[in-house]
Amino acid sequence: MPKTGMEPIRRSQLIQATMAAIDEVGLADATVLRIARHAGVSAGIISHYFGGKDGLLEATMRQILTDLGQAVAQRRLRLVDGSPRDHIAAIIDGNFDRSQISGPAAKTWLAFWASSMHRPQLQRLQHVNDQRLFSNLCFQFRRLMPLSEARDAARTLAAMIDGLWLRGTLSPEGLDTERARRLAHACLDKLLAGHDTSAASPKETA
Amino acid sequence: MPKTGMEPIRRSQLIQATMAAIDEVGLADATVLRIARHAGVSAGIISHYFGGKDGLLEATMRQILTDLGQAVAQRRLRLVDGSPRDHIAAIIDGNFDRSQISGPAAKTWLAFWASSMHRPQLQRLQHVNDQRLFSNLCFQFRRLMPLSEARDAARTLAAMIDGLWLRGTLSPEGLDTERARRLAHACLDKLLAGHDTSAASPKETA
DNA sequence: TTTTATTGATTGAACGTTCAATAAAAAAAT
DNA sequence: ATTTTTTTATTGAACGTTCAATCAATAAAA
Repeated sequence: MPKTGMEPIRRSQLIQATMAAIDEVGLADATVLRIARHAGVSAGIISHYFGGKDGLLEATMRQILTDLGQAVAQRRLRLVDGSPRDHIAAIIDGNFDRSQISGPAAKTWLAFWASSMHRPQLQRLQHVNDQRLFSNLCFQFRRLMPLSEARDAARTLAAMIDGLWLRGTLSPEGLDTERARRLAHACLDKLLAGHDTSAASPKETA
Repeated sequence: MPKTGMEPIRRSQLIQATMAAIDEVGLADATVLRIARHAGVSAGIISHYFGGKDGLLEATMRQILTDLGQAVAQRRLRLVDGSPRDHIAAIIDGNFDRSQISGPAAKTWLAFWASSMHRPQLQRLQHVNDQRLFSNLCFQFRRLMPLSEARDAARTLAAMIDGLWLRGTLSPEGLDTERARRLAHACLDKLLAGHDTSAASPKETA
């Protein structure tokens, strides 16, 4: 089988297999053997491409953060000169793309959140990502209100997004993406009330 | 050492030790040996009092849920005939008492959230608790607005509480309880705007 | 023939559980 | 009051299992 240039293929396969295994049995029972079987390869290959299980887990978290970043960036590219409201709306919608990547990604997020409290490497990744969300939100709010108010608005909306996402993920019924987006946008409307030049967005981005 | 009536003492010690161990090294590395050492007893005693490690973990989650329930109930007892706003404010403050129980409890919450996705027993406990928070909020909002609006308001505030709590816990700086409460109360004000009989609460419960 | 890719049996460490042994306290008997 | 017996509480070594990592062997491609 050994063809040249397998590395990027195997890396991608194993990262996907990791999320699938976490989705199935949780991080605690996601053994290298189970992950390898999901990818259709042997267990030893993980150490070969990632240096060990920890390397694979870190790469998986990186992938998830990258996916989220791209989901947001992609929606904001359409808005070359959009209003602050439009940009914030795009950030909201991008964040709920995590549910398209859905089941496996959701449980993997949650598992990494818990792990990051005790693994400095993961904590660093997680914190950089949080800061990026907050900074982006803050920058847009800042165009409409004083800094201290903008910061509180950003903190509020960031908490709203993560909270809706968390509760949806934990719920046995799963995340209702449409409802979550609707509530987040309603929260945004309330935060912008009185600061907005235009009225509430004429048509939802639904 | 064997005095009679050690059972409740040991159970409580071991539950506390479990949270301390999770705080130190995370759920994945919270072995029975480490937990037992924290409590100053031998490892075998865990199986004796809890039937095994799983039993201890379930008892620990039960304890955390009980503590939260009591923190909320305690604050609401003072309000024999309070306004909906007062009751909701008490629910908010009670939820942020989880930070008084502080570091160990915070990391334990997060660990159990992640675990509950794959352990039916924990998921059941977690879901009952979520439903209780939602129902309590919904009931109070219902006194001021139509049911469908009340439901959305409850969902919004519940997400806000959990989101603030989650982001605070994950943050390297830790949860800023005062700020979290302030933002949650501000969110409540916005949700009640137009539905409230009285104006925003005259003095903060700070 | 050399390089690249992969396997899977092996190894050593770590884990949760068990259980015979132990010892202190309580109860009973003297 | 003292001794003996029973009960309750606890220990820690031993056991079987499971895991991640290693590496010599292998086989396809270059």
